[in-house]
Amino acid sequence: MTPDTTDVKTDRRRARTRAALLQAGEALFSAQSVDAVSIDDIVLAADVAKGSFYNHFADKEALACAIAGAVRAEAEAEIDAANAGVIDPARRMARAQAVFIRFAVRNPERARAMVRLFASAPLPNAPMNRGVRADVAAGLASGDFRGLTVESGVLMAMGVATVAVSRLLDEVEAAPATALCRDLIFGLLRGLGLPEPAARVLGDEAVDDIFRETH
Amino acid sequence: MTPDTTDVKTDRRRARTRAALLQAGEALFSAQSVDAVSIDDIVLAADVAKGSFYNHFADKEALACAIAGAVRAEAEAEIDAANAGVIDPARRMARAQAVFIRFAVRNPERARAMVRLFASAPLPNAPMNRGVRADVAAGLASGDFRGLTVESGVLMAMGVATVAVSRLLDEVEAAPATALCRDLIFGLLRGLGLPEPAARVLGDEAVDDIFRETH
DNA sequence: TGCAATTCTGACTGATTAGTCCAATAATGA
DNA sequence: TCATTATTGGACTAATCAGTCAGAATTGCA
Repeated sequence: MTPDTTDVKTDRRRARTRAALLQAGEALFSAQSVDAVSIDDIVLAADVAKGSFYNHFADKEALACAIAGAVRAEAEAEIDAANAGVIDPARRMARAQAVFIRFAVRNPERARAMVRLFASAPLPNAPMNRGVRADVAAGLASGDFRGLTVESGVLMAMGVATVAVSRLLDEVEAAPATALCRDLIFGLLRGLGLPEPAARVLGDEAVDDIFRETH
Repeated sequence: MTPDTTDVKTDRRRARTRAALLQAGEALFSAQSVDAVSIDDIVLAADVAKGSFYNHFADKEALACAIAGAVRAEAEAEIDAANAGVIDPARRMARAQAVFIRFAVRNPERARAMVRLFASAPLPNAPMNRGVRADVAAGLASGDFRGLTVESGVLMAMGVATVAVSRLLDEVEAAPATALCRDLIFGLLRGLGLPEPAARVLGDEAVDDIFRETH
């Protein structure tokens, strides 16, 4: 009766199955729309029976949400890690952009799935953008950023990040990611009102630092 | 035999059914993904028989492409009309952004469909962005824009436009479109390197002019 | 009015799908 | 070792869907 005895150690079987479903969904959603992927496709790719799918998720949408949440959490964690201890709002902004782009370049499949799954409910004030909003607000308060509302600043940052990722996921990547990244972060910071030399320096610093970090 | 005799005046019946299908598809695609809309849904909404659908389009994708093309052409035409005779690249850019946003605000359904249908094959060098690219290149050549590549400039412009439209289609429109529009165009021009006072003036001018034009 | 050309119609088919259900299975605790 | 429990697997069903086709309807023309 005590569900604890079973729940506590019960199963890593369950966790394994769930992970397989998430991974299969990630791979499939990176290539096709949610509606175009059938649950049969998913369980086939995950090497799991159909009944098991419904044991973990109510339907396809639930799986898609779980995947979107997981990917977003992963990207968010990387950003938070890179910005731990960084106080200057403009520098935080630059680093966040660089990390986000790096994430997409390093995990193109996950990023593709993220883009697709956010196409449904994308921009508003998703938890992921709380950080962006806070940095924009702080930058405006400190005077680093000037001349626009928090709302507009957030939108610009999101627009640049979105467009950068979409561009870098278009395999036609003649341009190296870092060069584009430098330019876009520079342009974003300048657009937010940072003086030009500082915008260039912070953008380059962030790209150099973030893209060289672990490797 | 002479196909002309029939083709020339033959049918506005055909045109009517085609238009009905396009309109129905527009309405449905503005609310649901392409895969989520069935051909039965479309012919029901268009009040047309299923056979007629295949008389005009090979499949659902063909309809979606036709719709995307039509909407894009309409937006493009408005931009071209607003920029006829305007030479200054920065001013052209500002006006194009304002017109694009105005188009989305005035035709939310069409805009929603456009956003959804471009989510598939969005950014690269679609014909629509030729104009943007030309203006960015001209601005860089004239020295109005500074410090970044054409590619980056185009991406920034597209990012701002995309994010603005997405934001304004989120019915939670606490902010009036024009205020957001002013801010975003200002931020974009400043990001592209235009001196700050000019960016502000051009943005405000464009918004005032475009949003008051016909009404 | 009647003929010819073409589009429209909607019932039909074969295939696919989401979701159900219960017997087989594996893990745990005593 | 054995009983208990939850997970798993995959066959099954009912519904939906894309695409077809032969006849009806409409239009242009003589």
